[in-house]
Amino acid sequence: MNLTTKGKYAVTAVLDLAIQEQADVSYSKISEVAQRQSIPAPYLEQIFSSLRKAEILSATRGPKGGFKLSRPKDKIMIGEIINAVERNMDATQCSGEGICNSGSKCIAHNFWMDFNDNVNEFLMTKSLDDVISQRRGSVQFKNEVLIATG
Amino acid sequence: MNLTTKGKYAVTAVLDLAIQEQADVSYSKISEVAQRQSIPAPYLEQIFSSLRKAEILSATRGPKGGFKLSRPKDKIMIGEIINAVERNMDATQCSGEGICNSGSKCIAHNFWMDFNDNVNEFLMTKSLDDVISQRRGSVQFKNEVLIATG
DNA sequence: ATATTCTTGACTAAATCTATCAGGAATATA
DNA sequence: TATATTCCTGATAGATTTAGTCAAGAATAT
Repeated sequence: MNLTTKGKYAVTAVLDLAIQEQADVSYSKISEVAQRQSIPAPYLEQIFSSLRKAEILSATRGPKGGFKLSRPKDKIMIGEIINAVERNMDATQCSGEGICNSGSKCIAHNFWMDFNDNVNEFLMTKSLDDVISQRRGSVQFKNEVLIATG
Repeated sequence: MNLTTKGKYAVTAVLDLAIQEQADVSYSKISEVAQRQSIPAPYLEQIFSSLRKAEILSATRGPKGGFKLSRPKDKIMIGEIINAVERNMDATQCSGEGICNSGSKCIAHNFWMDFNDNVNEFLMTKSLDDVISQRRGSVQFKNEVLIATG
């Protein structure tokens, strides 16, 4: 599993756009977002390019141009953002193919599948809106944990 | 966050030892485990060395020597194994220090802390015994998914 | 003694990450 | 139309990390 600077920058930058939207700013320039969030601008260019292709952001060129969210902020999930820019969020050795030990499933295969489910569940149920409104998953998930282990 | 081949090999190899223990084999040689689980033996040497230092495994040298679990298999958690061999399982950019944007918390900081909590909770509540007995998190977590998305 | 097995540390090739850079295309405005 | 602005694309490159090898040594059973 991979969660690198690229994916983290992506989440931060899209959250920035969501906050701008809340303040009635429609388009933000790469350079502005980069400066506000301490992200190298040319790197953010690459990242926004992927996010636009994934239809998470939309862009217009020229003066007054820039990027904005392509959907309402409660309809964009953190997991989508990460999937758009990260290479591999799968925890199995075999990319889920079940060939991790001489063509068959290794003894940890099902465990990693469960782990994948857990991570994806977490990331795919947290919207931009949830994160910036502090209505995060923590409470909900901590209760679940208590029930499961207690 | 980092979850590499090394950590996955570690989990697989320790599960192998747990299964051997169930079959009343006390010590297993590195070469045996390596062959059964398709892990490069010299690499596994490194990995077992870390696991012994973390007091997850114990070892004896010489003929009939090898490695075994240092505790009952329901007292060894998958998360311990991973922490013993992986460099960094923290998802924040700042290793939790809260200095991810010009010395302060970035807007995604708390989210990544929640993510850490979720992952650690998952990994620290699954024992070797849970995994090999198929009493895994799957059912529990898959139900949660249905409720959350359905 | 001897064979066996772990122990330690150094080393390396390949892959990946983290950017940078340059030139081009589209757009707003005067 | 001219110009400045901003995104768009692809190439490139240094640093870091990963994944794995290797060799020499120490402990132990027989």
